[in-house]
Amino acid sequence: MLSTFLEEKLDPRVKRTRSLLEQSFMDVVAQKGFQSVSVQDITEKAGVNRATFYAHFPDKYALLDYSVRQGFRQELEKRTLNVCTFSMDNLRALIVTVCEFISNASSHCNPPSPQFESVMETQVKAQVQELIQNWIQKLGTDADPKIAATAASWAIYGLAQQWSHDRNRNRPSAEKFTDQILPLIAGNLSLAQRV
Amino acid sequence: MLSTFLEEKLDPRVKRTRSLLEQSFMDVVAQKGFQSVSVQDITEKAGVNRATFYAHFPDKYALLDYSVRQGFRQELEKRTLNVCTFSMDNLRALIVTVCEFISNASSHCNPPSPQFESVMETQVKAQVQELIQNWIQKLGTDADPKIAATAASWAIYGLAQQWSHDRNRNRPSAEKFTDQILPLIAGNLSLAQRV
DNA sequence: CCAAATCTGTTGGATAAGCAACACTGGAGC
DNA sequence: GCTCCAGTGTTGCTTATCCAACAGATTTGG
Repeated sequence: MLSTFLEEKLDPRVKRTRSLLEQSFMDVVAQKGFQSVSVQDITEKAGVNRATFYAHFPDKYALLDYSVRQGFRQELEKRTLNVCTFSMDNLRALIVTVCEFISNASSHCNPPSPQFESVMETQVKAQVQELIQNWIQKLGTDADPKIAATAASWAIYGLAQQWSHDRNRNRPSAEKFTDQILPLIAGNLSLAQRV
Repeated sequence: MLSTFLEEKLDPRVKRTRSLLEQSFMDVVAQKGFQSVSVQDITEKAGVNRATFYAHFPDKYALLDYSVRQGFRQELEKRTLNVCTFSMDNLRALIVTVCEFISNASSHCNPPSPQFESVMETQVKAQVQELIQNWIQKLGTDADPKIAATAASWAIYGLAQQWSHDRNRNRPSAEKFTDQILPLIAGNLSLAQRV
């Protein structure tokens, strides 16, 4: 369940403040790009005191981390991928989710920033890996969960990124692309032998 | 300017809480109607503590008052009617605003409640009267501002309410109706002699 | 280059919001 | 009638947020 339960029983004020900061952050990054955004911009738009910002995040990079992590987690929860077992359909849904998330996010930050992309990659890969590792462990096959999950998460992210960067006018849809690479990824899951 | 400046320099937390309660109130009233809505319903949906509710409003009737007052005030501000002088166009805009506000609001509360309608009438009439009185005073004519404003505000509200209750399939639009009654109301403003 | 302006983190004290508990009321169902 | 339950206001105490002020870093532009 991807440790979602950690932030369930939180003070309503805390939830509210973080949510306000996150939303404001998204908006203002979409306007000015990540680099040129200041903490003041964020807090001002959010209607939150600047001191309060620092009570939650050390700096804007930490908020970027948090926002990306939350954003992707919510996408997983929307499709209930955080509470399910392995199946081809779920794997397909996961890959499509990654494709669309990358595609939306990178078009959302103007100008695009290496910081932004790096955090995206780290956070998304980590969650995909955790999820897949969970799937494999519950299957109880003889595949090594850690190795298989690592390989799969890297492959998925790499392919999804390449797809999202593809500016070709007849780039396939996320679904079509996913169907194309699905066997390859599925192979990663079953072929990793325990050492 | 209709004493809008009173709530400009307010603690952000207060603004936030009231806004959350107001929004939640609107939503939940639209679902269940005013009578059957409880304070708990409102605070729960708003994510605000019940004790906090009572720190702002004595009961749900006070919140109804506040919401209607704020709602209508915002409509006036949208059209900058709160910071303008008298003109036929502004008077027309004011009447249209009242018509549309009543029409939207009453369709918004299911089932319709006499409490609701009564508060609507009180709050809207009071603000319309204040605004018109202000217009007349700045004109410096020999009309008695208080008398003229009272007559006009009552007439406007009464006509607007009648119009909004009209279920006839060829009921005129708010604009057409306003043009129809505009001379009558304008007469109220100039014909009230000072005693 | 320097100066002015802007942004960053951080602090102490004030204040709003949260929480759990309480006694009370009014209605629903037995 | 009665109990039971759900909602109402209220309270004392805890915690999060606000605010103004600060020194230092970074940027702007003359």
